[in-house]
Amino acid sequence: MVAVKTVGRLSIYRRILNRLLSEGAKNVFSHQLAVMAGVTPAQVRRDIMSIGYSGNPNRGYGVADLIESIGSSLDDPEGQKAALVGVGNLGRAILTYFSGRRPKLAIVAAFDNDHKKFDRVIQGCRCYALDRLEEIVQELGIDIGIITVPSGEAQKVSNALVRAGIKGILNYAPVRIQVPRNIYIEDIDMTMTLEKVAYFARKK
Amino acid sequence: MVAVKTVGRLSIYRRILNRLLSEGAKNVFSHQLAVMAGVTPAQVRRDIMSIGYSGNPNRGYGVADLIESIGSSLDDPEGQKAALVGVGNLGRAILTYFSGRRPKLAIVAAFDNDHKKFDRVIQGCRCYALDRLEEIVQELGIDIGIITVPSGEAQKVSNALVRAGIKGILNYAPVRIQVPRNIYIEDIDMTMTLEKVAYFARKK
DNA sequence: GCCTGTGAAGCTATTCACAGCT
DNA sequence: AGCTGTGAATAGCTTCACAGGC
Repeated sequence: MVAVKTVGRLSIYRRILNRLLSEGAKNVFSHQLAVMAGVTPAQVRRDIMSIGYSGNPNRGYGVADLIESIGSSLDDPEGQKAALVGVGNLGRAILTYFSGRRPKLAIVAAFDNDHKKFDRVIQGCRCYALDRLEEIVQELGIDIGIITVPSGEAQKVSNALVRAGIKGILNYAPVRIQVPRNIYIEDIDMTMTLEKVAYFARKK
Repeated sequence: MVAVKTVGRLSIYRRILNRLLSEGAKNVFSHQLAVMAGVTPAQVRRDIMSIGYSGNPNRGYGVADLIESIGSSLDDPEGQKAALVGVGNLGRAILTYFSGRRPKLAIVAAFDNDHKKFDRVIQGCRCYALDRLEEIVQELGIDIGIITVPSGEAQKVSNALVRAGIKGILNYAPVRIQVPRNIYIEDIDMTMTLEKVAYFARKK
């Protein structure tokens, strides 16, 4: 199993590589990827090593092959499905950002408790009533939940997701959610991050 | 100067403490804060130590005092101002999330190049034409920029922010931006994070 | 000559574990 | 008895530096 931080960087490399591919690049050196990803060349080589891919000392890494190789490490060959809970501005932003971006990973259902949103299709993703969450998550075989509801509802939504059998949660609500240890959870705390930037903008 | 990760956690502790304060709590132990923040008690104590605050072995930490102490480490006494560039769904979500949350840190201007948005006030924040960015950032004394424009425009926007004298950038566009070394930059890469969750949802 | 792959070194961050206090 | 504060130990992550290959 690849380390958490390495997975993050591999995802970034892949995005860069896809752009390079579309620009017609055949090969790339670790120092070039490093600049584009904002890391050191040694870091790039280590990360690529960790998925067992090998470059060529003369030509660097094959762009297409490396994309392929990252895919076979990161992606589920069957594809994975995510559900988004909370169709506010942030939820819609995520649906827009993400729609059709990655073939092996799609947000296939959205949930909200505002009945004006029910059955509407936003960015190719249908919106359901929140109380149908467990039913639909199981029916569609979804295993990732994205929480974009207000803080006060986050734990309740998380519990429902876990009951429905989800395995990973991406939480945008600014509270720590308690989940069983076998669930992977990642928090994106936008307020905290802005405060961090403010602090270092001052101190640097 | 406090370490990057510590600043992040202090911001989280503060949010928890504010909630505790509003619930009438007077004191709190490191192990209680630890559970609520999702870290270890030793971590909490180290972080608090790093800002020079001291608790009491009998009563733990004073809630109000600790909030005060975190504030005097993290906040600029004069207050700091931020500008948001790109008033799409994500931009609006951030304005909503953040409006009036922290007295010492406010988003005071938004920029977009859609003229239908000019002069509209969104969550108490006025929207200006993108080409007035440098002028207004300087006029208002803004020193933090939040980038929520599409990838293709992010570097250009970042350059304008830097020219205008900004000191820190929070970047939501999924590209690494090149900035001078004296600018602090933090990236929030939502696609990358979702891919991380997807990976560990599978592997755990 | 300039690259990759990688053992070893170096750093940073976290946790242990316990003295000291109340 | 149960907490905080903290030196020391540990774990995790990144970079160095160089052998080996083209």
